[in-house]
Amino acid sequence: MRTSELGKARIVDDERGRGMLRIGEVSKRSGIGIEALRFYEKSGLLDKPSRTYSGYRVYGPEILDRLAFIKRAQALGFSLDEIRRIVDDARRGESPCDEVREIVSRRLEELDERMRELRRYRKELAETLEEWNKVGRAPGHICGLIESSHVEHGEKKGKLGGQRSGKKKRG
Amino acid sequence: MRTSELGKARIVDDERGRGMLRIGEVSKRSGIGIEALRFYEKSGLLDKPSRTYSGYRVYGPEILDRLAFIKRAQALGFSLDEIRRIVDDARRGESPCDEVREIVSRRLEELDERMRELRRYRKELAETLEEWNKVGRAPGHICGLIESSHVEHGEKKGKLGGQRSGKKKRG
DNA sequence: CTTGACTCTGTACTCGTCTACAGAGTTTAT
DNA sequence: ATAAACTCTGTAGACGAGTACAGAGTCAAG
Repeated sequence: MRTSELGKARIVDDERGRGMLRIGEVSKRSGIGIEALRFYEKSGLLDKPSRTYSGYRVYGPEILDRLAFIKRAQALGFSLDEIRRIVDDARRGESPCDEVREIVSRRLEELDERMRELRRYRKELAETLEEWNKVGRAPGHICGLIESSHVEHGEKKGKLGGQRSGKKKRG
Repeated sequence: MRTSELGKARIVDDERGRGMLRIGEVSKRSGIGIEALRFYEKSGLLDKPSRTYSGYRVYGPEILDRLAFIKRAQALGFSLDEIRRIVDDARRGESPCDEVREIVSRRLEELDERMRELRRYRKELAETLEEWNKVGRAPGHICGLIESSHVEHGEKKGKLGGQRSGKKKRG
């Protein structure tokens, strides 16, 4: 694999060296769309990859681990922003683990709080539904089902019903 | 309260009749921002209110119930779109309760699924954290904490960590 | 009559995570 | 040599639930 350093971007002559991949292949193997890969790069989640002379991105096989890392972290509830901070630390040679640990701890607390809310919320819903089955509809209202519920509705800081925004992954 | 019908919008001369409110007052009492009120109106959640001769919106006191209804429904996890459908039904004289009941049932199922996911997720996080405390960091990786976790990360259809997008309510 | 608070419309922007497209250049297979 | 498939950059759009602002008009108090 002959390479030549040129300022910042490594330019790779032979991309069939050892498992070198172009973006489409990376996309197929990782299950992450090409556009998303470029988006990750732009937002600093991925290092700028080497390029062929003609400008094509060329990735080493380790990109797949990195992407798996990202997906895993996402699945664990990290935002891309948090993941970026972690990756930045790693790039600077600092162990990001302290930061990760902090984030995870915070996430755990949030999670517990969220689950408490969800449980309350579920109880409300179920009770309301049941109650409605007994009572029937109250006239003069939009719907007794909702009006008769006793859910707290002043704060809304936790917004329970979110993320139903219907975003299907490709595939 | 003298009113005169003029096409569609009722024009109200005397807005100090019985508890008639202008938008700022409604905003203050309901805790919903003025812009949001206009946004609700535009999206069909609120009836077009009467206007003064000079074009100011004038609401009767029942608006507060309607807004409480909306907030309650939101707190129950209904999207504005769903709420609009419900309110539409009510406006057409149909009982929206069947629809509401359907939505609530569906929401309950989703909720159970989500809570299952959250529980799995919490378990992962907690175990991972603990494991990391024992093991220390693995060299050559970004962070063993995440890399050693076994969370499913192929599907992502449920996206567990969502809605932390930091949108504080005014107040 | 002026000042300040309120309201109007309409448009643009926010947040996060992408997706889609246009128009051009490159590589690969036939 | 040519066509298909791939890649590039850059910009725009999607989603949900609003917020922010500009520029104009209106209302109440001093």
